[in-house]
Amino acid sequence: MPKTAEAFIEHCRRQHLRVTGPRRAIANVIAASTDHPDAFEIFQRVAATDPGISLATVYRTLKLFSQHGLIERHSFEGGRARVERAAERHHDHLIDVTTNKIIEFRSDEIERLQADIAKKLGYQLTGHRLELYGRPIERAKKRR
Amino acid sequence: MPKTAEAFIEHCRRQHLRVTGPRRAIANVIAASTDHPDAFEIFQRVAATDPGISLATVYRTLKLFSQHGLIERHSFEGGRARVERAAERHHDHLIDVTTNKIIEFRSDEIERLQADIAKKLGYQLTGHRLELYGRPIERAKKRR
DNA sequence: CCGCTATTGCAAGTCATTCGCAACTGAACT
DNA sequence: AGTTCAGTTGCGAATGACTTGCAATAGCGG
Repeated sequence: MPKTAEAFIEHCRRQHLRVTGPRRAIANVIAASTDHPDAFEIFQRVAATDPGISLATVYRTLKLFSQHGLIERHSFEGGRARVERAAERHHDHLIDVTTNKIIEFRSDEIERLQADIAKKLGYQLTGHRLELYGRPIERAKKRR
Repeated sequence: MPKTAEAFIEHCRRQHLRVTGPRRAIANVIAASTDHPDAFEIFQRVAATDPGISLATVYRTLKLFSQHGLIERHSFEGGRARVERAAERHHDHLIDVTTNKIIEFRSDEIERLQADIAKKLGYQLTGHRLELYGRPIERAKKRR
């Protein structure tokens, strides 16, 4: 279902952006990742195959991909910005505060409420940010 | 309705925190502000009266007040963290993207939905962040 | 295969925020 | 009022995430 590395380079070609080694490598890493890596993690994963890569290029390429709508950047609390392939369907995130794992979810009802609230205040929504932070409900409680 | 500067220094006294000039000054500025200033703005406002203040002290004091629940820090998109007196009632923010003005709002329905979603995913909410970004709906449209 | 410009790597630069440290000062105790 | 001393402050340096200047390199259209 998600964007493949080919989709990334295809897009570059169509937009007269050069298809370079670093861009291929970064596209591959992003396409292959199922998590939400940050720039440094992407840098490391790329470096495993292509040791010549520089972190600056990763940042530049992420910005490029992001500007072209190929990926999304999220700045969660305290830390570096994380990245994910552009979503087919919009969703928000729940962050497990115990593990930092990110769970995606969506709620049409919340989306609708947000637009309603904005309109009621005299605004047209141009974007929003919704993050939930929580800890797993432990069914079998450990002794403390 | 909101916290007065006295409330800040009262709290310090009760917690065996020294009531110093800078703390008084910063408390005054925060208590007097109706907007959501960032550390540098607070620094400037304090400096108007107390030119000896240092930005580092503003940061340290804001962190202190925040840890003691006297103020809240919000990191909106792109820029410095902004601060407001601790709210009697929780609320979220809508940012006017044309002016950067911040409008507060609250929606019990959204709050409830957030908790529901978290629970459904097996999580207990510990916090959340909801920001709406929008532009004013122009009733009388200007020519373009 | 050429040439031109986009792209890269490296190092240096930003920007918000934090820290080390010596000087200072509230607040408790004579 | 004076002494004490740990909590505080100011200053400049450090940090961390990202960005940028610049010279070298390399896609890609011809």
